[in-house]
Amino acid sequence: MQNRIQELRKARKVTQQELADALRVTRQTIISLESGKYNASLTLAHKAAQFFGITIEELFVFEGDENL
Amino acid sequence: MQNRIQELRKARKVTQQELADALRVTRQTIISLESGKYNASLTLAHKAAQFFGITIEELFVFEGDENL
DNA sequence: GTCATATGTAAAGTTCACCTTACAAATTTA
DNA sequence: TAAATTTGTAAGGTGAACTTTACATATGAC
Repeated sequence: MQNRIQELRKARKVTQQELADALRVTRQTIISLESGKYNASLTLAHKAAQFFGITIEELFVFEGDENL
Repeated sequence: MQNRIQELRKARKVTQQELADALRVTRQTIISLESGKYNASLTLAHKAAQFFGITIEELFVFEGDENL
């Protein structure tokens, strides 16, 4: 699943560390999310969406529908 | 985090097993979600929201904001 | 060219989302 | 009331989300 975290973070000139602090996770978690290494939990997805002022559906790309 | 899964499932007269099949998880997962034993993953949250024809934000209750 | 800041990578550990199996209890239906 | 369906509970297992620590590289300021 893709997400727009890096795109939105850079647009707002926020560092990975600042975002990590705001979402109360480690910088590693931000890096892994941005690089697509794994998916956010629902809780983290919600916090991130709130941080950027958009909905979860707007922040994450559920394209194609990964369910058969 | 609360959710409206049980409420919506019953309103549609869908069994736990039918919902589990539709979301491609086990009935145990549905039971655990409905009983608040744990939170859905983002992927499962999305599938469930799609199943009920609503958004993730409408299906899950992020009240109070579980982040300090 | 050095210092600070920002980003990336790697490894090992913890927690939890989800699974499998099995059985018990409640509810519906005949 | 017996049978079938639905729901609940319990226990142990796997993988992934997230952590901690450490180091390496890139970028920009001075």
